[in-house]
Amino acid sequence: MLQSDRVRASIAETPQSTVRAIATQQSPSFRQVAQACSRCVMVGQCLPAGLTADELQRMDDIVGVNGQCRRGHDLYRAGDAIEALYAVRSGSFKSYRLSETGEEHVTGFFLPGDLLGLDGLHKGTHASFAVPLEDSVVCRFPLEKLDDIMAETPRLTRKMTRVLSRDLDNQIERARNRTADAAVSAFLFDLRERMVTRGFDAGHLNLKMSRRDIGNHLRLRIETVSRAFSRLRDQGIIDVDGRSLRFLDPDRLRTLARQD
Amino acid sequence: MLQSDRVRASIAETPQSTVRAIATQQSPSFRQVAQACSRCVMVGQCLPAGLTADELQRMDDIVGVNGQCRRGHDLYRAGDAIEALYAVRSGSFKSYRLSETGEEHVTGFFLPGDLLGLDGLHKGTHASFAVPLEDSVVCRFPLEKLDDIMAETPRLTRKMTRVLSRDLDNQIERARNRTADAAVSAFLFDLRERMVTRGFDAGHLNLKMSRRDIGNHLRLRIETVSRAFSRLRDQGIIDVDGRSLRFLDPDRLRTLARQD
DNA sequence: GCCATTCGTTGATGCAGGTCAACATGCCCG
DNA sequence: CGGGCATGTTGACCTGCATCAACGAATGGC
Repeated sequence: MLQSDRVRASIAETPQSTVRAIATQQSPSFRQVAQACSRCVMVGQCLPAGLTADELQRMDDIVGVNGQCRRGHDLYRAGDAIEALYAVRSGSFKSYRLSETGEEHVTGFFLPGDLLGLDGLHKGTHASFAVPLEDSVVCRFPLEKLDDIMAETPRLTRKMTRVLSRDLDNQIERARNRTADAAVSAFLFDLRERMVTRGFDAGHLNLKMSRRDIGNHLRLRIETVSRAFSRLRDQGIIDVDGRSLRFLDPDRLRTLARQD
Repeated sequence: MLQSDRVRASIAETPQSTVRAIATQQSPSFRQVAQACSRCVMVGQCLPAGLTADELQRMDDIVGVNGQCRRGHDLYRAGDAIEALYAVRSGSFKSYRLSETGEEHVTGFFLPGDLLGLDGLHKGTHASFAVPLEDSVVCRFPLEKLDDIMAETPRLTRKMTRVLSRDLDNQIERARNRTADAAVSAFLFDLRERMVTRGFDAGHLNLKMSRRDIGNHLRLRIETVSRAFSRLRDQGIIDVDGRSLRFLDPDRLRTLARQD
């Protein structure tokens, strides 16, 4: 295949604006750390999951530069040109959008192994803001290099397709019509499942996001979220004290989460 | 690249169940029609958009068999093994899911050029049902063949990535918190934009879906949808009579659609 | 340490949209 | 042509969540 005689198109439409150098685009809170996929405990949950040793080596080469993000400092902002996707290596993030009137809408929470930035690929600019909920580390996948590898690695292409499909599926599933209690139960149950998948303790977790973020994400007011938590506690399904959470009866939580 | 010495994995995880032959999997309402991407008026809106003549020829080869679907007869059902993606060639579809208690949830409406089945790729089984709202024609892209072409056609891979990203972005955007009137306005405005993009008359359209489907999709009751339509009519923004719809003031419709 | 600010909980009240009801229209089919 | 059924509209009332309010506890800056 001849590539040299035509303009290269990347996964995302590259905007005509000047592409800023990687070194200058990061906020001061983004510090470089050298790490590799092959030595990451999250590799099984992440984009490179299922790659051969050879392919993993290629991934190591492109994620050579990673970043430390300080709590509350945007990793990227809606409207920024997308130059890379990010995977959470440690810590956690929320993504959000702003309406024309400046209202915030929390669009998701991201745990280690999750990919950030997928919703902006089709435009070439980020569709959301991403901000760490605690000091976190991300792996940076420059789009151009990802594109190169994918052109030669169908396995990686398929993995990317599946990650996107899964996100789409989850978003659709989340759009179901449910009561406040069901929405909060589903949120907690999902969070638990994701922690378990990643090998964290299933019984207990510390919520990194505020009631406000949870409510915003679920389209509920903070008071409604608080009351839902209290009702779940009163029923002996969870034990909650502020952001410290214990799952007492996951089965009943699941049942509540699934009713319309 | 050596492919022969290892088991081929497709875009979707292929389930262990027997793969049914293409000829037997279609309902009686699915009749074959010979058509080609290169001669399709929707090629600009569809998966092959932007391909070179050579690449388009390859697409022609794999979509050689297309299908006619009769109104109300499922094209595929949630849980079915995914063997292909479908593009709407003419007509329209809705997709829906069933809750554990059998409640229907309408997850989307699809116009010519739209791709059906993307939300099931990660599991290897369809996540939703797809049903034509009128007699329709679809193009069938067998996953295995798509996978083959994508392995050699980075351009198609990128297009697929962008289609998935756009769907994800749209789903997230739809999840905003809005009043009933704003949700209905956004629904109508989006429908209009999609029709215009496809070269249909911008002034008038016939809704193919029922008020029930619209309400279900927007998480509103049918009475609430009806009242929202009436209010938009009373304000002179649309002219609506049953399923016949005329856009009188798209700008105000857009304004209503964008408020929180 | 102290004060300001954010965060979380709970109670009282209000309202957007759900629910129930009545009726009109169109369509299918005998 | 007429009965049955699905669809759509509108009115009256109800309810789940929002809103407003008050307060205690945690957090951060100096």
